[in-house]
Amino acid sequence: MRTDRKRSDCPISCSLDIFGDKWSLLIIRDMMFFNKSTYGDFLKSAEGIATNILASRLLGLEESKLIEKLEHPDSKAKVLYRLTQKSIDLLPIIVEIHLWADKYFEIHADIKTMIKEAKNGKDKFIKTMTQQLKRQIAT
Amino acid sequence: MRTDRKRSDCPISCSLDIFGDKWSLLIIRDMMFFNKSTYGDFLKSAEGIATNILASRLLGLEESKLIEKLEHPDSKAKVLYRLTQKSIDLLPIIVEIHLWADKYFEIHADIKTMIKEAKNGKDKFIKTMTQQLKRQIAT
DNA sequence: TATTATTGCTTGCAAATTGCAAGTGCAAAT
DNA sequence: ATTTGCACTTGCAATTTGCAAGCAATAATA
Repeated sequence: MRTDRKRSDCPISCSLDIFGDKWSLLIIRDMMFFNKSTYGDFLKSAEGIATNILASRLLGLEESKLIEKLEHPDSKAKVLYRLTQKSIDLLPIIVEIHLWADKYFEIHADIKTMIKEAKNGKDKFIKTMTQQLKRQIAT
Repeated sequence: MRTDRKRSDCPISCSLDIFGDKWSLLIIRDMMFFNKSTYGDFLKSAEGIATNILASRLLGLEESKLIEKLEHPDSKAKVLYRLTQKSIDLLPIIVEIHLWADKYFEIHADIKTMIKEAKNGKDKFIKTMTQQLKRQIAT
């Protein structure tokens, strides 16, 4: 992935420099909502990311401090990827994307349940989920 | 721009299929916050989009119904690009991106003012700005 | 202990996308 | 009648993506 200089000082532009692509937020989604944490986990996702692209995205996310690479407790052959406070703070954005998508796409029933919960108590939902995710990274 | 089929049914994935790139949201930003509405306007933005990329993004946004192409009241040589309800509904996402960026980047003073306003009354800010944008597209 | 999986990548290569520069066609101004 | 402005299009090189195969380091199995 290109580790280019930023294109402007605009907050949107700076943000897109970090996660403005088709894959990065899907990896964050997998970690946030589906408890995925290994290279193999991410490869298995429905969208079918290519292995080299996954590697480059994981590197980019690590450089941007959105994820951390740790040794896996189960095995030395595995690598554990973990969210950071910086990526947990993306949750409000990701929730809003869900709400927008809910308005303009057909959403599968089980995800719709979560979206409804987020819609009927957005702040509560974000707060609760944030705390849960923070617990996971409490060293 | 590739008008591919969607990669999965995931709401995040579907959304990224539409605006998951480095440029699309910048065009929406220009229209929302800086009242830009013509091809030439977008070309002038700080990030320096290439003319062919701009053309392909405008086409993509139009196909996704995030913008509409209208005749410009001032001249037949000009084209007027306008937001739609669908893109106005992206405002909450864009606001949250601003808030995230505010936490992790240095933000220029004048934009910081707007961000503060959004932070101290998020719902109000979004509601007011949404109504203002809707007025612009009231036929 | 030797062999076979599993895991997390890397490498090679073709195809697609991006970025840059130049050009084109129509409308408007001079 | 000529020049300028506007919205693109085109050509081409460079970069990025996607697919398939390969590989080194554990870990599991015989």
